[in-house]
Amino acid sequence: MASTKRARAAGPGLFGPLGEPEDSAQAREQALGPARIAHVALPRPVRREFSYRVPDELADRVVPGVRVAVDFGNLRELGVVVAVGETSDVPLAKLKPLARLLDDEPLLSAELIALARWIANEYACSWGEALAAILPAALKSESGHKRVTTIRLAEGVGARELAELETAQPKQHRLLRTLMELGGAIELRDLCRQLNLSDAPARTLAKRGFVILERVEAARDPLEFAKSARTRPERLHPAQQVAVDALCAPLERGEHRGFLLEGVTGSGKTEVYLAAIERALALGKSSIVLVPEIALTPQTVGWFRSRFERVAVLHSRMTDLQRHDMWLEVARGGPIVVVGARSAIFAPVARLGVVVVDEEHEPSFKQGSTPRYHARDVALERARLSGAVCVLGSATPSLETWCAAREKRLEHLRLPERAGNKPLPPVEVLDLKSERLASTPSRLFSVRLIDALRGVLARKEQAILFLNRRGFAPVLWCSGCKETVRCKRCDVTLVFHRRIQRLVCHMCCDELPPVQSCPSCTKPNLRYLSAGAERIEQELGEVFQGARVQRMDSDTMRRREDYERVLEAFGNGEIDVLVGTQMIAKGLDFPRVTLVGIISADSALYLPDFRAAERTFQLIAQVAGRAGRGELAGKIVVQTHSPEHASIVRAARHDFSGFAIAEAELRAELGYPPFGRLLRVFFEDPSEPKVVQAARDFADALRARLAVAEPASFAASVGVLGPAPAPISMARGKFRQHLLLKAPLAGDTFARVRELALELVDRAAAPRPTLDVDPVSLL
DNA sequence: AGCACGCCGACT
DNA sequence: GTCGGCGTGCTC
Repeated sequence: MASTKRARAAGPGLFGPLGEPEDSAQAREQALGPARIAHVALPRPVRREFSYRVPDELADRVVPGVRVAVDFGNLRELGVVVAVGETSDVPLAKLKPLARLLDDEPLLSAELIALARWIANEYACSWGEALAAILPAALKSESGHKRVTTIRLAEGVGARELAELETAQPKQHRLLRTLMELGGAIELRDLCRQLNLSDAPARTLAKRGFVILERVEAARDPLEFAKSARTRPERLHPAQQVAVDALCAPLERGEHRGFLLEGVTGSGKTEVYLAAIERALALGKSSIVLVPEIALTPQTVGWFRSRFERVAVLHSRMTDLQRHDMWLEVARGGPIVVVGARSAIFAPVARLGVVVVDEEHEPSFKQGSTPRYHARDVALERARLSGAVCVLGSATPSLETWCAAREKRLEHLRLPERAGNKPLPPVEVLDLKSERLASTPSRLFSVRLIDALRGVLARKEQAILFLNRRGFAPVLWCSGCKETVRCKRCDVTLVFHRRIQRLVCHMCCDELPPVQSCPSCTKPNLRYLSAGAERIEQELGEVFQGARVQRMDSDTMRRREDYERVLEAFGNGEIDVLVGTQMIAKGLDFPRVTLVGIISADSALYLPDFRAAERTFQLIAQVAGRAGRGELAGKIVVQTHSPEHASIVRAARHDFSGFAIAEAELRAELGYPPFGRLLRVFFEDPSEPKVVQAARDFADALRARLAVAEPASFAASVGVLGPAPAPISMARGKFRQHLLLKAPLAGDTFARVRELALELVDRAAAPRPTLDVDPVSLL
């Protein structure tokens, strides 16, 4: 130590105060042996690591996986040490020392670091961005625990104040209204994110004295490992037992294996997961269960909580501090079962036994912002890295997973029957073009659907009606000039929401007071066309006077308690008809539901997306699964304008394999996934000419590079589609262009294309594109 | 991503 | 003459 200090002190003394001279490193090396250099990943979109000198006093504690604070440019950054060595590409003299070590023990295991590296490489992002997705927010700042600002309504503020803001201050008005609906205090950051606002309107409201902002120490609720009564495992039926045995064999040998567990709703997939997880726990191993965020209900969680002692639930409503505590608890503790959405795949469990991805076909497993990872694919990779078993479960597997099973890259397990041998409910497809329609203003109810509902009500049973659209009327149309009322900043129509009397842009969340006359021709000829869940609810109430109708969508279910309350009421028979969006498509299990109506099965069918048919099939199958779950026979009614469409015909017959085989053929022909991989190059900018130029330049450069690439067969196998305006050509005031690259699965073609694209992105001038590997949404 | 640096328009 | 717009390039 003493000699070190001398060597250090000598530098500045001899060569002046401006940083360490070049040969002090040499002097040091003579005294101490080679310098230790930490390679640090920083949470920035620069796809390389930065090297820092390790101060001698930290030498033995700086190991991969510890967090460090460093001086970067002229600011302080928190990074993760990903490697320690003796060399760097950068001249030693340029290296700054690590500023501070934050962890005594590595916070990230070698396994999670390896996973971050895989994500960075696979999804074309920086190592630091991948690590940032893995770490909970509270572990990403140097100080850790921070204070948060909460907002609540001031005493005595009510309708009068709200009315005051009505016209002149739309943003403040919306904020205040939401706050009044919510009651109580909420974290300002959360509220602003929800409403897509900056905090400026809130601050103005505070100045006016309408709301109160308060800096508080973020509440640290104790983690509850809810003690609920343990339920005993059900007796497994033979197909379940076969599946469980197949999962447990590699599990016991500590071998990685991937499985597809295919089984319709109610076939008992959950029991299979539970049995495998139980076996893992008996072996001292932990498990991770991923479910779509929307399916992360008390009911789902209950299955795991009632079966296992230590269940950690990671949900989106947790505070940063709760996540932080949970993360450390999971990292330190013994075997545990982690249940959560997408990001739960990063739970720092030590010995991983089983990873379950339930409803693996759900698009929500793909993250929409950097790092744009697909949790299903990350799950497979994580399981591979830790020698764990990975089960992908679905009634309607994604074509990717289904093909992987067909090609034996995954083992295909099937649960053919519904538990208790109940037949799947019959599906009646009604053609909206030829059916007699009830005379409701929306023209979205066929007489036959109304009759079926009447029967349900008469028999005191229950019904679920599904429509994948929020609001009252999705289109406001001028019969004079045939124009629709659109958002000024986005390429979408404004949706009328009746209860709040606002036209809402579902893209940017902007709201306007309803207009009386057409904005483009100024004539008062506007008509509300079609319907969303709000209008369906209202029309049902009018057709069936006295029926108890409840709507369930993200407008009415702002808080978790609302959701639980409505489900409870529905379970108790206090509601006759539940009308809703996505929110009711999954997981609900109510025995008295004998009718499920899909108001329009076409909503996903005509999207400009090669997965439109797949999505439609999945949607119908999923919603249909809500009927006939008890003793009573159920029935499904699907209304559509395309009764001949393959996805609807097959879904009506509950014929997934038939659909998958036909769809696979179409995809193979076009080279679309899963027979090829896509890379989307996405550009956006407030200036249309600029964004068009940027996309064109990129495409030209790419084509030029492909033209000279060796071998010629490589370039020939790559498809370059575009550039073209994205289907939503403008959002939030930015014009959007994209380019779609298509490469065959075989060999390293895709990797080469990705590499080439990455290189061109680095060299591109603004606006620079973002890359989306294996995109799920092409809008 | 930040942030600094540098080069062209409208102001004291 | 300068303040300041944002286009370009770098960060160990």
